[in-house]
Amino acid sequence: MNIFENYLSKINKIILDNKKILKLKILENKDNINLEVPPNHFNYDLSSNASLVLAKTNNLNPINLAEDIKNLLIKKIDHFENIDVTAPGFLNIKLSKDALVLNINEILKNKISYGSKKSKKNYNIEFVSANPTGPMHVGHCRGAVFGDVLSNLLSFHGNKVTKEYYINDYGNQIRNFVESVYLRIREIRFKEKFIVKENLYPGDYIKDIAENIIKKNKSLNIENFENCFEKLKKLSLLGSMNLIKRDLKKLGIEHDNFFSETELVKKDLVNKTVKKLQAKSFVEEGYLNPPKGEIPKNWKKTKRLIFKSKEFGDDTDRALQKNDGSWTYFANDIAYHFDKINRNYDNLINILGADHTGYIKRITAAVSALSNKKVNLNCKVCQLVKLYKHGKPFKMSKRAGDFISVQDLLNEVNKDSIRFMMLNRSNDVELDFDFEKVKEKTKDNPVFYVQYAYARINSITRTLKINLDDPISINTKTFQPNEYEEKIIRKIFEWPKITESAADKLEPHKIPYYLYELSTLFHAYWSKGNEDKKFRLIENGKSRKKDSFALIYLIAIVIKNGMKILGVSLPEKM
RNA sequence: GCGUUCGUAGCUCAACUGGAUAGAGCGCCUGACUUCGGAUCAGGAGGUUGAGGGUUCAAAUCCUUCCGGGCGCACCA
Repeated sequence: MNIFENYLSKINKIILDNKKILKLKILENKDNINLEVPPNHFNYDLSSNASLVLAKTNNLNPINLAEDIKNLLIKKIDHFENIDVTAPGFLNIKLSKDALVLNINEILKNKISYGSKKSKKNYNIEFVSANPTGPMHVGHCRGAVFGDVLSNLLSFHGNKVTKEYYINDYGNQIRNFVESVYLRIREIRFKEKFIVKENLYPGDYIKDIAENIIKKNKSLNIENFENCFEKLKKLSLLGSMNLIKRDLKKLGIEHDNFFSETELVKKDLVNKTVKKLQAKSFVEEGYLNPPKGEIPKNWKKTKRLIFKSKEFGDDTDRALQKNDGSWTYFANDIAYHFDKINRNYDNLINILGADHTGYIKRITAAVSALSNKKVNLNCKVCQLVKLYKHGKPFKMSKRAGDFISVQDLLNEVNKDSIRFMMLNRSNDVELDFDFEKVKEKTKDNPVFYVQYAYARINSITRTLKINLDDPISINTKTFQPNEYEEKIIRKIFEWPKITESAADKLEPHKIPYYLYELSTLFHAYWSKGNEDKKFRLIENGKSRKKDSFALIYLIAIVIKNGMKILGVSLPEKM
């Protein structure tokens, strides 16, 4: 249930049914009519731009038209107690007490499903997909949380969501990784010195993986790298994926499906996919021009298969084959996405790091080509996370081996804070993450602030010896909200709008923002009680006003729903 | 050079994707509470939304030209 949608459809119908009376001829742009939350300083529940949208195209005065619409609405919708027309032609609506009570009781009944809509789409969301050459670092963390919460959000609305991880366990960098493990094993077994070369991974975790392999595979023959490569690759990847899965688990993230690039190659999916593209003549044999600007060192102009991604909005066509005729990373990735398409998802979502921005056009082009533009691939980019501690920035660099890992982070900060803070910014903006701030138990720390609101509510229920699961409702006869409660009610009504737009626009950051604002209203109300007994919720160990308690109950419901989507815990006592 | 993204209060960011007087937090100033209804609350100062031009009843938001920052620009992954 969304009261805005609810009443908007009623308003629309009334306007349509009475277009002659309203002297409306042109209604083409009526979809632009909306029903919104009025700005704070207006004391109304709903606000509509209906007159502004229709006046211009019908050559009418917006104020007069608004007055006409107002009269109709007042007559036809008994939930509207009062409507005022405000310049330049907004309709500001106040709901009747009956309407408030009805809507509130509906929420009290729905509880955990409040804010969700019945959507039935099938989503695949690929996220993290960190290279399996080592543990996760902080940079991965943001995309990981983002993807996970987005999944929660889409599931909350009733969609089916597959959380997927693409393992890039193929190609040169894996070779380098395996070689690094190999050399570490030799170091341990034969006391050979590990010499850091350009492409090798120097990190200590490689030693751990090596040691683990030795422990569990005593008979492994490591005389010759090429001979034991396949076996060692398998073992090394197991080691690094375990590290990654361990980190993910600690962050509260679990994927439904891990898709291996090596498997994809083994199953010959790339050939099949390229053939499919060839059949549609989106592939040609030819030469590519060197990129403009700086020309890469090893540039060679040779004949190869090329995907005509330009036809789908990319800046240039893209190579499917390398110099030696083997497939490029891109070719494999196309095959992977073709596999996703064949698994019949309505929507594909990829969560990428900022360094992959340039990749978006070509992969969406490929998905369009392979699905006849039927399947929509939506790529969301998470910008960098900048770590701070006492105002001093941390450097991260995976190659140097001195990166800040998720594990390091988790040693200092709990999962709840990480999850909340990673989303407390829009994804396309850089994020400053201050180690110290998120540990504070003050208003500076939004995680704490929201949790604390919930804990306070629970201190009431403890005193009253009631349970937040108990059924509760309010009554028109007694219901008399004070100014604080009015604000709270309006905020609560906004919740479905937030979850809906967060899901539609794939912007989960709206949720922490909203929860913070809701908590602010609660804390203000609570503090008023300290100042003025009239505003206290409890008197002599009993509920002072049942209806007031019901409103606090509403806050608990919404905070609970929101934090569940965020995957952040809610202690009842702090 | 090309692509992409961002530019909003001293700082970090929101703004229901075109709505009304652009909102929060931090910091600053003033006040309340004086400890489990605790870790807060109330108020104040602070803005030509990077600059110019355009579209619109209405622009931070759309178009355009600049300026500035990030990321990317392979046959790597």
